Amino acid sequence: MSVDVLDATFAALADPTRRAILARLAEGEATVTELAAPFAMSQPAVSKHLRVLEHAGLISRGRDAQRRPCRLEAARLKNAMDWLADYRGYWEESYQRLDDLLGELDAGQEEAP
Amino acid sequence: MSVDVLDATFAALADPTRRAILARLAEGEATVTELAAPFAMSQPAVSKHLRVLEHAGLISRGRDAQRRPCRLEAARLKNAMDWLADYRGYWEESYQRLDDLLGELDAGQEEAP
DNA sequence: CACATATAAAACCAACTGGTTATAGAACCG
DNA sequence: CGGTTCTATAACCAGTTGGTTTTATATGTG
Repeated sequence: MSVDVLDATFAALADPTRRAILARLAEGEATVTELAAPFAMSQPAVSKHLRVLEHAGLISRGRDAQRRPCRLEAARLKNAMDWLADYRGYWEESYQRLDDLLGELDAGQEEAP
Repeated sequence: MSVDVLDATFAALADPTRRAILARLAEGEATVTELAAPFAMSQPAVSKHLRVLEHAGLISRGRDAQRRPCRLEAARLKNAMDWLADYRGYWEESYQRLDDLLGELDAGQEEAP
């Protein structure tokens, strides 16, 4: 996986407005005005966010008269997830260490009551 | 999960230097100079990256004389992964559509050879 | 104590980000 | 055609980012 793709993906996900847009698009296609409605910001601001998402390959856009319907493109999310999955062992290990500690405390109580 | 935590996590992951630092720390604790060695940048630059990672809760730092050993803190990576996992269905759906298509082609061959 | 090593902090800079307002372009409606 | 709707572009601004060099701080060593 190209470094720049992950860069763009994670950078795009680092903004709550953009994550909210993706969440909305998970429910189906939406136009720019539909996407902009929930936010207390101007339409051009939302268009900029959409451009970031499109550049990151997280959305694609069609054409329906004046409207440019956006749709979620989830493949890049999988790339990000795959990167994170390499670290799964490290947070599971934390639980394991906690388990071990609790196990030791338990054993201690049995041995020296 | 607080919005700002995900913001900081994804923003921290959006830089290749920082992802490389995390990858190095996955192999065990390391000092600042050890972490800085592979990179063609100054020590203060690496210290800044470490500050970003620490602020995002992705690393923690101990004290060993003049050294400040860094260790991976993977819990926040799990948070990011959990967010992404909500979209798993959307990229699997793409495979599903491909499967369906291949299935139809197959069925077509059987019905009309 | 003087010096070396490890790290952080400060000051600076260019580039980028996330927002704004105003304007332009494209497609429909009457 | 003229007006309305939807979206994009441009110009601007303040704040952040990622890097630099220089300097300071903290700790171990001879």
